[in-house]
Amino acid sequence: MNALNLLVVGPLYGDNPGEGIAMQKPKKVTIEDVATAAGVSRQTVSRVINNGPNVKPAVRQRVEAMVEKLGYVPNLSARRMGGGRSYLILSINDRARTFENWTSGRGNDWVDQMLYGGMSECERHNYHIVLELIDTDTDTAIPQISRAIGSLRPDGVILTPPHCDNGELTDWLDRQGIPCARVGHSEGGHFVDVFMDDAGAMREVTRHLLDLGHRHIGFLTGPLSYGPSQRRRAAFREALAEAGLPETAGPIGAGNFYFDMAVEVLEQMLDTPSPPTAIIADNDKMAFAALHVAAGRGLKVPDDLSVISFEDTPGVRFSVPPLTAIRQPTAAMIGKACAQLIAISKGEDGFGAFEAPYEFVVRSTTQMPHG
Amino acid sequence: MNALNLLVVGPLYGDNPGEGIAMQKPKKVTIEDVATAAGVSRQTVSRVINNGPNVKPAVRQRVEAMVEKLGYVPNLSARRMGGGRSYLILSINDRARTFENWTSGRGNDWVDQMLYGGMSECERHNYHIVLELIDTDTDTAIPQISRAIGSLRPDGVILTPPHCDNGELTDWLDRQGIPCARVGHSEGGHFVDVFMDDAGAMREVTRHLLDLGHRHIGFLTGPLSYGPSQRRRAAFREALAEAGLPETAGPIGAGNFYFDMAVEVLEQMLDTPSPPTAIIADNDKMAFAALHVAAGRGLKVPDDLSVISFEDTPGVRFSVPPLTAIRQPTAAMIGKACAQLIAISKGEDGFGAFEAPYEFVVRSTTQMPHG
DNA sequence: CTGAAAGCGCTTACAG
DNA sequence: CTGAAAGCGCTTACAG
Repeated sequence: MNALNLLVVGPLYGDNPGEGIAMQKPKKVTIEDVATAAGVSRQTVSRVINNGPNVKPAVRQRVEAMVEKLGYVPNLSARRMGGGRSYLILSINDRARTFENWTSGRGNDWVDQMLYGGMSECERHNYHIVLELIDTDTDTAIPQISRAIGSLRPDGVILTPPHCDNGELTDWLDRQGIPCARVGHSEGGHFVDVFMDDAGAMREVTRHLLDLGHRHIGFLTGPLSYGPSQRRRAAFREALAEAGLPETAGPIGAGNFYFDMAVEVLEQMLDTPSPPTAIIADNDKMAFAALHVAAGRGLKVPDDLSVISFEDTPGVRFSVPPLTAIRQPTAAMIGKACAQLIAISKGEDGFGAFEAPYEFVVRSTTQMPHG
Repeated sequence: MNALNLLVVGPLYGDNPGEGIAMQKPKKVTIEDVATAAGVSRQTVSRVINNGPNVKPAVRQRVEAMVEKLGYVPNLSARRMGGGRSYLILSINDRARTFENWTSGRGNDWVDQMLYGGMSECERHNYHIVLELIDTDTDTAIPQISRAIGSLRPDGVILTPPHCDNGELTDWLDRQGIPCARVGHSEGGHFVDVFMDDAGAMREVTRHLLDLGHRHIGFLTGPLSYGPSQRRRAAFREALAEAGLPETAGPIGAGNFYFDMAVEVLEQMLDTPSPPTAIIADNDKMAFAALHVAAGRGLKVPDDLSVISFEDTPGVRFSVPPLTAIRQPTAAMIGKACAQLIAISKGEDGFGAFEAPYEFVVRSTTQMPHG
C-alpha cells in the first residue's frame, strides 16, 4: 500500500473518456474504528454488538453511542470468517415445481407465504433468508445443496416439500451437522419440525360435512408418499367410523395433486350407484377439478355437491363459487422454523416438533345435501 | 489448538442426557486442501477457480480434477473478505406493499416474477439474490438500506418501484459507489436501467381500440409520480391525436392504483354526456374496478364497455370475463438487471438502459362498440 | 506462468 | 470486566 493508492479509495467509474471522475467509495466503518473512537479494544466492541456479558454498563453505553454515531454495521462475511454465525437461513425449494408455477404466470402462493413468514422472522433477528431451487432427484439434489451450503455457509436450512420427505437428504444434512428444519413433519428429534394438525383439520371438515347431513363423502387424496396426505386419510376414516358410518360411506380416490388425474378419478367416483354428495380434495387443483366435473354433469355446487379443499391458494377466492377450504399455515410454519433455527445457531436447544394452527375458511361450496 | 480438541471436530449435539453423541461435523475442504492435493500454491488454485489467465493447461486440469475430487466449493465469506466479490445481488422492495400483498393472501405476482427472473439469471453465474423489504419514506429507507448493504456487501442492488424513482435514494447509492439497477427507468448513464416500452404498449392498445371502432376511450392513470404512468399518458394523447381525434375523445382519470379511488373516478367519467366506450386502466386493480362499475351500471363487458389493463397479474385470468392486458416483462427486466450488475462486478462496463419486450394478451374484454 | 506475503474484519479462546 | 493474539479462507498486489 503506497502513498499513491491513498488518492483513490474506491474503483474508478466511468470508462468512457470525459466521464472519468474518480468516485470515492466511502470507506466503510469497521469494528476497529468504533473501538478507537470509544477508546476500547475490538473485543469489547464485539461483546457489545453481540450482546455479550462482562461489559461495564458505562462502557457498553459509550460503545453503543459510537456505533450509532459512526453508523457502524458489522460485516457478515467477516463475522462468519471470524468463526461466528453467517446470519443466513437457506431455504430449499422444489426447482421444477417452483419454476413451473412462475412460468405459468399462475403465481406461487407457497413461496410467497414462505417468504412472508421467513422474512418477518429473520428481519427481527437481523437474519437474511436465501432461496435455493433444488432438483428433487436425490443424486442431483445433494451436490446442488452441497454447493449452496459450501458457498453460503448458512446457520440453518429449511427443507420444504418434497425435499423434507427425502430421508437420504435429511440424513445427509444431519451428517453435515447443519441444523435443519422440515416442513410438514412431526417427528422432531434432531430436526426442527414444523407442521399443522392435518388429522385435526380433516376431522373438522369431515364433521362439518357430517353435521350438514352428508352421509356419502368422497376424499380425493394426494400421493401416498406425501406424509400429510397419509395422516389426512387416516383421520378421514376415523371420523366416519366415529360417526358410525361404514367404509363404503367414504370412498377414497387416489389423486396426484393434478387436475387431469383428479377429473378422471372423480368421474369414476361419481359414477357409482350411491355417489358422494360431498368431496374433500387434498389440494386446490383437485378441488377445481371437482368443480369442473360437477359442471360437466350438470351438478350444481353446493346444491348438488359440496366441495372442500386443503390448501387455499389465492385463486380459490376467485373460483365460482368461492371454495370452502382449510388454509395451511405456511407463513407461520416457516416463521417458526426460522425462529428455532436462529435459536439453535445462538447455542440454544431449539430442536423439536412445533405445530402451527390451521384455519378453516367456510366460503360457498358446502351446504346440506338435498334428497 | 491442543491434541484433545482434535477428538471433537464439530460442536456437540444433543443437549439432552442420553442423546449425547458427538457429531463430527465433516471438515470443509478449503482452497489450501486443493492446493496441497494438486501440488500447487493457493494462488494457482485461486486463478483456476476464478478462470484467471496465466495457468498452464496441464496445471489447470490437475487443479480442476482435485476440485472435483475433493468437492471443493469456495467459501463466499472468505472470497469477500479476501477482497473479491460477494456473489450477492440485493433486491430492494417496497416493504408495506409487499407485506400487504402477502397478508391479504392475494399473492404477490411482482415479487414472484422478480424472483423468477432474478434467480434464473443469478443461478447461471453462481450468484444469489437476497430480498430486502424497505420502507418508502426516504429518511427511514436510507438507514435501512445502509444496514443491509453494510452487512451483506452485495455486488449490486436492484431498486424496484417506487424506490427506483426516489432520486435521493439513487443519489445516495451512487455516492456509495455500489452498482445499482433501476426498474422502469430509461435514462441509463451511471445506472443499469431496465424498462419496457410503455409508450409503445400504450400506442398498441390504443390503436387496437381505435381499430375496433372506439372513438371515446378513457384512460385511468396511476399517480403522476410514477414514471411509466407519465409515459403512457403522453403516448395515449399522441395516439389519439394521430388518429385525428380531439382531446375530449380521450378523457384521463387520475387514479392511484387502488380499487376504491378508481371506482369513484370511473363513475364520474361514465356520467358524462358522451361516455367512453372503452377504458384503459393503468393496473389490474383499477381494471377490476372498471368491471365492477360496469356491472353496477348494467353495462356488459365487452359488449357495452371494453376494458384493457396494464399489468396482467394471475388474477386477471380468473376475472369474469378474463381481461385483455399488457403483460409487463418483470422477469425479463430483473433478469437483465442481474446480468448487467454481475457483468459490472466482473469489471466490465455494464451500465446503460435496456428495454425488455412486453406482451399484449388479448382475452375477452375488448370488442367493437355498438351503436 | 507461478508462489510468498499481507490483509480483509471479525470472533474465539486465553490471559490477566 | 477487559485486552493481546491467533486464525478463519480467501484475493490482491507484488516479485520472480
